[in-house]
Amino acid sequence: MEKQQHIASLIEEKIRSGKWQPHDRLPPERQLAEDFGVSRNTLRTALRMLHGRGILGSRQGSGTYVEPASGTAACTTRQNLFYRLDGLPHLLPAVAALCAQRASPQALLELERLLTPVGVAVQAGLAADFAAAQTAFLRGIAHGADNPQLAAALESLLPSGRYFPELFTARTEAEHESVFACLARLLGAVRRKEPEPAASYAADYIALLLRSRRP
Amino acid sequence: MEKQQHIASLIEEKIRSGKWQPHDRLPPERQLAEDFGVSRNTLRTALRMLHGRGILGSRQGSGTYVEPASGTAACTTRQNLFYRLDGLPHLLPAVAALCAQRASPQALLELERLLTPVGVAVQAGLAADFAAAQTAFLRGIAHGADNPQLAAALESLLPSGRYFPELFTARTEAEHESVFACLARLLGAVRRKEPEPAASYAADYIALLLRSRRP
DNA sequence: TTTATACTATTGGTTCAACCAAATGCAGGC
DNA sequence: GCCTGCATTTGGTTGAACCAATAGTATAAA
Repeated sequence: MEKQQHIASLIEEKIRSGKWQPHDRLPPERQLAEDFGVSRNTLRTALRMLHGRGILGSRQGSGTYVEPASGTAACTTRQNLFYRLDGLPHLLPAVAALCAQRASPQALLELERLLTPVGVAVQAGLAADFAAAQTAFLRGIAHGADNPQLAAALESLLPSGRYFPELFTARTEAEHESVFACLARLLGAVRRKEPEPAASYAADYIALLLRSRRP
Repeated sequence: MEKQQHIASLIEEKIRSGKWQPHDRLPPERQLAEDFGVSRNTLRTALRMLHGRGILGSRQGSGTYVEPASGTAACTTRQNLFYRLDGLPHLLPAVAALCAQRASPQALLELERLLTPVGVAVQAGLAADFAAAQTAFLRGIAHGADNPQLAAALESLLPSGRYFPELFTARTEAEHESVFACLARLLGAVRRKEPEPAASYAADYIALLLRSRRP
């Protein structure tokens, strides 16, 4: 079941697609409930979820409105987003720098643990494992940055599930090696709490991926 | 009335104070409703608001839990403020640089149009307008960068709707002036297609905000 | 005609009582 | 000791009814 979650994403989609725009007033709750074929109570729980995210606002006696700041951009969820090559080069260094500033000791340990499989996959020559290990490591970086908003944004750019693992597989053995080395340097900068080098290594890493990526 | 909002903030406070910690299971809805002296339905709408913000999660038949990633730090408005503050210094310059590279003629015109209200608000001394005009201009920058993911990431760091407009209001008249001047320089760099100066001015701008922000 | 007031319909907010569905825990049987 | 099956717990959903704030309209006064 879980209708409330489903209804919330349906409404979110209407806003993201521009059908309902900022400042627009939504149809009355009673009618929305009927349109979606759900009870008014359930419809309301869905509205409250979007309310909690600042996407919707309500005024008793007036109506429910799309918040001014909550247009297409604000309603992005990871399942709705497509992978974009030019997002990572800017976002990852920012996240890496933040991670270097704020990573907790536990997060650092976790990162150490996550880097190992990358090296193992390089040695074994397993492309799929290599890609999976990299994305896991990047998620660890995001976790270390301890910022839910940035983590969500980065997550939306990473290959999710079966989508685009090939973006993280290089062409040659040597390139695999240098990708691993670059991530290792990144981790070193994070461990030494050096934001700028961390951002720089992150940028190098992305540049490497883009250069060696299969066409 | 508006009980739901009140209950949500009460629960939020319990998490912020550490009474309920990440991975903890909250008391059953029926009992919580009684404790707060409110109907179960209203209690549920409050839970959904926090659910929408990623602070709580529910499993049917099991219970309602404080999300691991959204512990003490993530759930409080004050801490969200910090998240925004330390996310922007990294992200905005990156977006500005991209905007300088890629802004279309139309986007440039739009930016000109968006900068004017900032200056007007400074002259008029209207803090609320000043904050709104700045965030609108920043959204324009994100739009000019022509990258939905980065726009979404930046959007998540901006004051959305009723949240945190005070972030963008400085303390003194002179600071208002210099904030405006900085944005004007940023727009100039964007217009001249100079990514590095644009990033630099963006960084200056954020630094200004952080220095002059009300405590 | 214009303005002010009162009323009514609309719309979100709250409550209640009942039932459904998934997960949990315990008792009994192997 | 382990597994099965049932009863309990707990979140999910429904429908109806009523409260409270707003908005629009009709009416009355200037």
